[in-house]
Amino acid sequence: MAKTDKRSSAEEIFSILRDRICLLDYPPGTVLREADLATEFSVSRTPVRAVLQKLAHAGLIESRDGVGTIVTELSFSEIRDIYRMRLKIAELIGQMDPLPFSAVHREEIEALRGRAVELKARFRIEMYWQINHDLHFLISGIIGNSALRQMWDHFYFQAARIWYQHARFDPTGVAASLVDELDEVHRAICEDDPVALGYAQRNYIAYGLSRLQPRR
Amino acid sequence: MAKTDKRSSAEEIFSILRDRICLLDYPPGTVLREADLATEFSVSRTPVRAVLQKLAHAGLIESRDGVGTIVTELSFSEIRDIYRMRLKIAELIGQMDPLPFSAVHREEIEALRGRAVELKARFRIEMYWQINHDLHFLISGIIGNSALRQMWDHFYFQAARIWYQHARFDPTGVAASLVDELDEVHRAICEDDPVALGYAQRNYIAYGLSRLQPRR
DNA sequence: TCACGTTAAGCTGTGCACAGCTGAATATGA
DNA sequence: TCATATTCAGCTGTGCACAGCTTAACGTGA
Repeated sequence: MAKTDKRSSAEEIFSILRDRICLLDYPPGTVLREADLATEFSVSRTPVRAVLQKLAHAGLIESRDGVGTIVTELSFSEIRDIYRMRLKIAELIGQMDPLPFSAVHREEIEALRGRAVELKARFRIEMYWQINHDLHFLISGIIGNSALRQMWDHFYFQAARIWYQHARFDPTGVAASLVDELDEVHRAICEDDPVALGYAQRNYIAYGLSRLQPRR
Repeated sequence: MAKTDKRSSAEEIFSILRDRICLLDYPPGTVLREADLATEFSVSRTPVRAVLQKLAHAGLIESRDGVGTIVTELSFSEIRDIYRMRLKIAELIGQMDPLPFSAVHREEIEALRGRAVELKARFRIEMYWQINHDLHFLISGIIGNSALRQMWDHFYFQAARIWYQHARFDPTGVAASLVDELDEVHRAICEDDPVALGYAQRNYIAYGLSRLQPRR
């Protein structure tokens, strides 16, 4: 949290804070102080507040007057609800006017697979995050229905924290699963079968759901 | 837009502005001036800005630096995308752990039906809005999956403007359709069949979709 | 007359000081 | 010792002045 002299734009600050929450640098319950964040990013509290309101809308934080701004603590039933919705949304990806695949898509998946194999050899949580991130936005870019794409992005960031928690317990397992997932996505793209792509996503979300356990 | 002396809370201001956009008091393209709104609600620009940011997240307005805050102009393809998503979401209402019906639900629907019949005799756009509003939140309260409910609410407010535009062209048609819809909802509740409730909603959204025409 | 550079008005974005709320530590009485 | 009242530190919410951006009107020269 070193103070950087360079001013950051609102969009940059948003991405940084969002990633910190998703990567559990700010675990649920963490209190974020607007003044501290303002100092860190060399801006006043005003733009920081705007970013925090955006994060609140994304369901990642919650502001309470006189208390502080707190990273959301999701209950087990809320997490399960989010996962079940993601299952349904994934099924729609291939059905709701998907955009055509291109050679670029195939090449990018192959590149991601290379990185995932590397991850299997030496696991780094940041790299796992980055590959998942790139894969997500690649698929997001294929979704033709703008409303569906909006939802797909929304719930991705809500769910991200959950499986990162799991990734810390079983890094080799999630790395291997990621390679498998990329292989299935690759096949769907080679076969030019967007429905298969959506169902592949559905399945890997289901695997994540099956690993969920009520905590505490 | 008379200036009221009483200070309004942020939540009140949000509801009021949201309703004005949905009811087309602020048609798409309208420029909202933060200073004017601040005067109207007897607050400073700061809380007004917070509300406008929330509306921007809801997809109803768009702020552009140096220009103004403009009510969103949805393209035909965006409208169609939203409707198609609502179709799919409606189908899920009865499938994703709906909450049990109660006698209160049935009575409220019967009350709404009475108001809808009254509306058929004398159409008032505000009354049409209020009945739809009440019906929406009644159904929203039956949705057991919190993520699904969140989406149902989100797209309801995005789509509202569209059919209000249509309601101005065919008031008697939409009033009659509303009574029919309430009858179907009533039957689903009497039969204790949440799946039927979801499909009834799906169908009436589909009727709305079929009436959509590319404009201009 | 027209093209283009300049200017000015008006908007949102930002910084900062202060009001108001909350929760916990502290003081006070029995 | 304990229950209760009170104070206070620290947070978010609000108000306001100013910076920075955008656009349209205006002026100027060819």
